[in-house]
Amino acid sequence: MRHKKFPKIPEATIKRLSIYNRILNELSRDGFEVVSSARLSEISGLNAAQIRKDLTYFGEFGVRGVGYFVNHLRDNIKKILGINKQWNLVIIGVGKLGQAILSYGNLKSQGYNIVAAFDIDTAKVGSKIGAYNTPIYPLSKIKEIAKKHAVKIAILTTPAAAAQEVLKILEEANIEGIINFAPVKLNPTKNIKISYVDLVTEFDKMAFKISSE
Amino acid sequence: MRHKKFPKIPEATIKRLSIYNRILNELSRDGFEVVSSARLSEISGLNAAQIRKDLTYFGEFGVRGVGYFVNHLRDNIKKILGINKQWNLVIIGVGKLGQAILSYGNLKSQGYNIVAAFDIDTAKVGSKIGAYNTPIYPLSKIKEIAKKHAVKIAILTTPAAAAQEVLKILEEANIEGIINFAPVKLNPTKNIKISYVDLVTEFDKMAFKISSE
DNA sequence: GTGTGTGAACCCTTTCACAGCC
DNA sequence: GGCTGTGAAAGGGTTCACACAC
Repeated sequence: MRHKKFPKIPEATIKRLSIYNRILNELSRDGFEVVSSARLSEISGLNAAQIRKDLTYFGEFGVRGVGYFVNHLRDNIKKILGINKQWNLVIIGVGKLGQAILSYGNLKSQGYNIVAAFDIDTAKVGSKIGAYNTPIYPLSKIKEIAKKHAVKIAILTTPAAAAQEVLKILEEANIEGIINFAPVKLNPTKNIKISYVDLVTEFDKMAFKISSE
Repeated sequence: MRHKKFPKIPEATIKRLSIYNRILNELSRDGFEVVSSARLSEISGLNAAQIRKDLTYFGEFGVRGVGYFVNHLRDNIKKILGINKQWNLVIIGVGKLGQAILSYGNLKSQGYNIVAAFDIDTAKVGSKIGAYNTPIYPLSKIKEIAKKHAVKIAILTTPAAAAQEVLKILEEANIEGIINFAPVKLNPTKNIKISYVDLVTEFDKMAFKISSE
């Protein structure tokens, strides 16, 4: 494994960088050239000191007494996150959730291109789907297509029961990261990064908050 | 505001309770009657001491030398989370993401019923949509329908630009919690709970992890 | 004066290690 | 003997408060 570029950055800081990027895009679009951490705090609801600390993990992007130059900061954050370029992705599982993600404009506009979808349903294979006419292939084609498009990230939207098996196939295709929407813990054998998105969990948290007050 | 039932429980603990509930459902389905924190740790990937500590925030559910009775623990967790009953929800915004959520079986099976959908698109209003034939109404009907079905939680899947305005309507309809999929900070005027689900953020985090190693 | 950068303090969460109970 | 329950320790993340630069 190669050496990490940034040692000991809180996970939460990365999530916030993504939020700063979105806000800076909006500020840039609206013609603002400079922004202070206090203003970013108002917009994001985050603590101003935290914003400054987050940014200084990666360098000194601000000017004392002035603030941050919107485009300059935005460009730097994109570089830090690694989103100053296009990413090619694949998605496994073309159920309702998969279809929604395939048509989700916010991903496309942020440079995430889903170049291929995969499903075991032979009725779906061969057709194109979603707002961007993504072709659907059988699972057996993953390795070939991932290689062809230099795909590093896969989106997993199969039923839970199928997820662990798909993981094996993704490992064979040398995928480096998985965004897993299936509600199961995946047990990788290789060094593959897995992030979990569990919608039911969000609803349960809300149910608790409302019930417990 | 009423007094909180459980003081000072970490957010993360609630999220894990939701995960324990899912795992216990599976164990129960598979015929297991007893489970240890060590076994739960294997299944979930979480630390066994943490599991035990999470549970003891709410009582003593285990038996020393034995473990936890699966059904008993599951039933208690459901009560704690407030999911030992059905929840009626509404969804605002019937785009692709809204449609995916409307057809998402895992919500239904966990007791979350989306009783009505709302959209400004007059072409959609009046029809039924998704795997459970949910009726679509105009936004003006929210207050009436929320009251009729005792709806406390709303799912927000409008474009970002519309979200803040919809918030006002939801506050007027006395909604208590919002699961917000729109990538904007909402500024409530009432005491309403808002949870944010931002998909792009998940992808950015993955891009960072892969880029930075 | 204004707003960033940052060590130190604070706070919260996780993990350890073992006493206590079946 | 085995596994839970839990105080104590460790670890991380957030916030404070102010020195510093424009």
